[in-house]
Amino acid sequence: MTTGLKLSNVHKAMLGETILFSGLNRDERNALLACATIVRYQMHNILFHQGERGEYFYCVLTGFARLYRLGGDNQEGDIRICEPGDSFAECLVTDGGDYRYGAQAMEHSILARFNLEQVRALIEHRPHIGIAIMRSLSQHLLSTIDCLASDRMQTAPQRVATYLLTHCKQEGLAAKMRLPFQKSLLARKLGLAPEALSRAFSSLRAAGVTVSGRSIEISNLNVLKTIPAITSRHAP
Amino acid sequence: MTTGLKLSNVHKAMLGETILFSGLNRDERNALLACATIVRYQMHNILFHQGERGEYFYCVLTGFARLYRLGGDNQEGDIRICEPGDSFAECLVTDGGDYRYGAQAMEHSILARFNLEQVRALIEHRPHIGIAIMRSLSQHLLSTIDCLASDRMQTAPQRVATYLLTHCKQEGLAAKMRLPFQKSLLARKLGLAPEALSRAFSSLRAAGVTVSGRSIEISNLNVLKTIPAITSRHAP
DNA sequence: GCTCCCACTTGATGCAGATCAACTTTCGCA
DNA sequence: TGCGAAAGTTGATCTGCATCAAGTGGGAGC
Repeated sequence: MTTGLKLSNVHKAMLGETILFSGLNRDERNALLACATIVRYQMHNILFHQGERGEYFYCVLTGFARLYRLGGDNQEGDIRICEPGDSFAECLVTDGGDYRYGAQAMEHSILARFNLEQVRALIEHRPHIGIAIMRSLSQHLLSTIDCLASDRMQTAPQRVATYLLTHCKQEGLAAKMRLPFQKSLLARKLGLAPEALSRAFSSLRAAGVTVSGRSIEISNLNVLKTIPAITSRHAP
Repeated sequence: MTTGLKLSNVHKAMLGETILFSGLNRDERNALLACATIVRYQMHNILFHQGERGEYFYCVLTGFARLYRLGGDNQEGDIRICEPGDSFAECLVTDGGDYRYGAQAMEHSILARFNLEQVRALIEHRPHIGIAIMRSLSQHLLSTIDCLASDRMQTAPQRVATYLLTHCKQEGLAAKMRLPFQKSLLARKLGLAPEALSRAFSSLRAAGVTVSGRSIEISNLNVLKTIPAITSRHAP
């Protein structure tokens, strides 16, 4: 890990595009940027451990960060895969406390790291910065709810179909996309074993989904939209 | 449903105990209370539907509210069971939009209902009220993460054991508790079918858990704490 | 172009929990 | 107190996914 570098203008520009900085004026942005430094991690480096004292929250600029919970048996359960633009651990801004999950870089990654204490002081008199963080928290809550709901209601092929539908580039009736990361990471994101993801992809072949490495082609989006019905329990 | 009543002093006192109102001074509390009215619902009444335009967020005073997502097949997946003191749908404060889940009263329930627009206007110049909502959002995010992690890592008996350990009243090595609601609602909360909850309870009998209606007795808390290990995949 | 390694795939098996069905208990209410 | 409906339990079966194990393929490096 490379620690505590100053933000370049490129980094500032990248942060400007994130949800966290949306709705802030120039002055507010600068105030929030002043709480941040840049850190870099190699593949598989740990950013922080679950239970550690929380000192920073993070925003991914490049690469990916995996958030995970520890269970008994030394098992780990993935909570979320953070992509460029995503922030995490802002939930500690209000009350501090320990990190409630671990975070690990899943590629060579560059992140902005915000000092919790400083941000906490900032929002005392800067309502818009607080609102920006609320917006970010709200979205994480909603996407975690999405995740929970799909875990509880959808089968593996349904979850994969949903992922494809929400991430592919449409081209008429067809579509294509390139996975931004390894399939094993997608499997973690969807709460599946890698084998289950592989089987889900092969079951989607019948729905016109062609997979080759990270490249995926979908012959007919409408067919893919029916997967939830086809695979569902009470199919005709 | 009974709609739009003024808050009595009792209601105000109850709200004062909630996380939402923690850390607010008298003036801020009154400002937030001014956005609220009291509503009552009968068992099984719908508070709002998923997809409906969001107009209010809620705080449970008495009774229980069930939040759920719609899936294909007319199935519903439970997201969260809200108890007295819990608030929900505050995630719409920042940006508005539609309710992302449905809400239903699971008993005769009394709730405070906050006008989103009014609260949105309030936090523009009242950082502490914004921070109070952030605190509430942070806690919901963390508890939803708990839920997701336990869905992904724990078996039914493990989840029940965890619920008991976090809700019982300790009495030396033993403990007891009374379920605040029907078992079928607990099953929903834990993401289980009612039958699975029933079987989980009977498997916990071996660990000294005695269930009689809503009354539960635990003969030895330390034994219950080992359930996660006993039931785990790689048991000896 | 060849090879090694790692990601991925495929097959076989086992288990947790959903579902369906039948039965028992509890509780609301007259 | 007793009735009826709802809630909960128990058993049998089925399904989806994890796990283990053995292959296959493709990209980085020589």
